[in-house]
Amino acid sequence: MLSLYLKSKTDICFFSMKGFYSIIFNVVCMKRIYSTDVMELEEGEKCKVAGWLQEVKNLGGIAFFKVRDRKGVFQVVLVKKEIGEEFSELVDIPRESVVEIEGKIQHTDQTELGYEILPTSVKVDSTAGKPLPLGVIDKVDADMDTRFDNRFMDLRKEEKMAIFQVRNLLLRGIRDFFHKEGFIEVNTPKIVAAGAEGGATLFDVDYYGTDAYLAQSPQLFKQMLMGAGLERVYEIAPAYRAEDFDTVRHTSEFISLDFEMSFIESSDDVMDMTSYMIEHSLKYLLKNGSDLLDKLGAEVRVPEHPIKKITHHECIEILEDLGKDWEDEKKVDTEGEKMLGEYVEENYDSDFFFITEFPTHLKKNTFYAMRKDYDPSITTYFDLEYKGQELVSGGQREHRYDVLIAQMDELGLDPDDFESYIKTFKYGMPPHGGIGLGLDRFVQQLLDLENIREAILFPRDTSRLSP
RNA sequence: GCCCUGGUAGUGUAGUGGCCCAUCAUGCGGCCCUGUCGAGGCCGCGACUCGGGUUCAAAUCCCGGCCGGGGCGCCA
Repeated sequence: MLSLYLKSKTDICFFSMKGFYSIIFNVVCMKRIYSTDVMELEEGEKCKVAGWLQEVKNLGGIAFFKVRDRKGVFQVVLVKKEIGEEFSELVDIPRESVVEIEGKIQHTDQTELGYEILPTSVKVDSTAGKPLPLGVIDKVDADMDTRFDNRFMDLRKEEKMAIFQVRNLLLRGIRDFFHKEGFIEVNTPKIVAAGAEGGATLFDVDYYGTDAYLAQSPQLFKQMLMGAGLERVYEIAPAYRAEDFDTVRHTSEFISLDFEMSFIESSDDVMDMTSYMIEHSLKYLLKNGSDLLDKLGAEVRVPEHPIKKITHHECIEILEDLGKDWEDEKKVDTEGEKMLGEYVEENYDSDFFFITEFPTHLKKNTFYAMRKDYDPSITTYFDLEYKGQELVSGGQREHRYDVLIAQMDELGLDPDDFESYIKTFKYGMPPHGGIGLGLDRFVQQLLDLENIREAILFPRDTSRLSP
């Protein structure tokens, strides 16, 4: 009753119900659907699905394919006495090969999904080699290094792919927020002549024979756009830091989410905007990605507005009360951040808090930071902490030309090296401020990932340049 | 940059001087099995990061290289 055909030379297996299919012309008469849509079909309905052959379970007279596409896994049933001699060839297809399968839907309580596909044709698009460099569903773990050496294979795992689906939704929520708030998305150069901060963390670039660098931050460009009158801008783009860090929260290339806004009254306006942005993007994620968050076992808590603000000075006092010792200067260090994160969680039931009024000497490289008029030893700068880790830095910028030049002098910076930037401040600059947020860190903390590299498709660090 | 720590089959591991031509799992190969869901049964395959040293004897101890993991400073 079944007639079977095989084009073995072209690596294509093809068999069909008599009269149903044209082998000679290889007619494809059905549109592919996703695994998750198959269950909507009627008993006996024809469908075409495609994906990676995750697993072959051969029981002798009957075999099962587990085929994965980007939405899930479906099962294909192969009955030997119906398929005939091609059976042995089909069950021999290496796992992780890409296959296209046409067949009929069959509802059954004999499988967990409640439905399966009886194939009328199986086509192998691409045969996977053996052994796999990394198992997709193997019952053994793999080291991070092995996984990132084979990232394409690693990302086939449902729980790894889900991280980037969450990241996508988070980004959409962020863009949705900025759109509603009247910000425009901009792009600034990543090859630059000077850095916004110290020179030690700059990557060198040979720019047609001239020394250039990869941008550490879009900071100076954002400010120039304030001078241009765009008033509200944001950018989501890579930033580069050539620091010799080897931690779970640093990479050499990261995605920086920056916004800048004009006509603010104080840094409180910037903190409010940051706070609303976090709130909106997390709500957007919860609304559209709850299934993904469940899959990842992540519980997302949206902060109540306004997010708690604690001055740097108060942080020191709290840490002293908690019994912290400092060897040198009293400031919020990595240990202090973690302690404060727990303190805020316990006392204010929040994952987020601002550290405000950073002392000027702790922001010494930040020549563009505005200081408090009543006490120049304190800046308007703040950090936003998320689960005990720094996520955001920002504040009000110094928009007064004379003051800005004086602050550059203090640091020994030559304004002539920043000519095109400085010029902006001479011809009408509104009061303004903004932030930089580490997007990869946001995803890391959101999903409680142990290492920031998990939140990046192809991470760059001190030792990894490939893939 | 400083400190700690690791490198054993394709993958993940056990093994602190002789009991190791190296354990277990997974994978791969072969055979059996018509309802698997981490299928099961039987058989097989496959590894000590590199170089030097100590020792009668080194996966194991020492030195160096290469490659990882973590912490700190710093930072997003």
